[in-house]
Amino acid sequence: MGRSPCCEKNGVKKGPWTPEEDTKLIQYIQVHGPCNWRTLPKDAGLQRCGKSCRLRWTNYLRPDIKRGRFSFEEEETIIQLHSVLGNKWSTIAARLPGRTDNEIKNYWNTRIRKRLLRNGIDPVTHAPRLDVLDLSSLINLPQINLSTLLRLQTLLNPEALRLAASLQENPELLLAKLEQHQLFNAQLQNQTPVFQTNQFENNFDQQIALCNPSTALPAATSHSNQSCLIQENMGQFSTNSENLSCQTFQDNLTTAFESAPLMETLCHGASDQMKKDLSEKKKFSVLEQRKQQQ
DNA sequence: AATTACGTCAACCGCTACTAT
DNA sequence: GATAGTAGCGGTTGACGTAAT
Repeated sequence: MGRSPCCEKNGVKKGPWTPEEDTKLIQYIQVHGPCNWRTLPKDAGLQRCGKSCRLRWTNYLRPDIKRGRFSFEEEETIIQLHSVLGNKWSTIAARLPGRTDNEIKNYWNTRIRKRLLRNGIDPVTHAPRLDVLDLSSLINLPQINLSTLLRLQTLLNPEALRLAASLQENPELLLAKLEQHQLFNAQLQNQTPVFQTNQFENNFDQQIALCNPSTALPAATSHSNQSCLIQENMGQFSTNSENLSCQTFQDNLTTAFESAPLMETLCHGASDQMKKDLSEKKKFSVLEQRKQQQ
């Protein structure tokens, strides 16, 4: 059934809105409220169709619209809700005060979706994309045995990969954490901290155990809401958790960081850029340290 | 400086769901 | 129940700005 579009009439303007048109629409709605979009354009003196007016109001002119970049928490909420609701943008928008469905949809399509794809995560199912996993290279590794392979099932956890993705998104944080870890170990052993590129690539089986999401990662991801604080404070963890001490959380997150090379192996799409970033950062860091020592 | 490629986002289009008659 | 009108949703487009070459 349906009916012909309301914009077929001649004389109806399309395209970007002018400030004058915005003013007319705002003034009309302030007096009469956003009702009867069909008659509104005529009553407000606008050469637009009602649909266009409604869209302009709901997506741009509404006074309660929040402008500017999406916060880390908002992004987390969008990803979580999308994993449950799919492309129900209006439902997702209802959970994010001040954000419109159009804005969230655009943000998803231009940023989040691409990032997930880049990190080997299917943006529809939120699961790892098997087509980008180079499983044959894993099977050929001498360190892989049956028990290791069985444990991969739990390793290929969307949450774990999502955490890896978010870590990759912030290489500065990753580097800072690695440096902190190095420094701490060096202080303990009273030796100069120097990065060893393959430090974390040894003892593969042990890393698998460390990386098991049923142990370390849930603890780390359960603190995802605090990640913005982590970003801001570079390792200064804020915690009011009743279950985990600050130190435990740091340990868990360190585990997650140290597991990154393993994630690299598993997330084919993510690995190259991550390796490059880390390699550059490490080189820079070592040079800086040497400068300071001199 | 000019051109091309890419990213962003406001706005449009087509469709469906809901409501009134 | 059938039909028509309306609001709203999600996919897509195209203009614009910026970065890369």
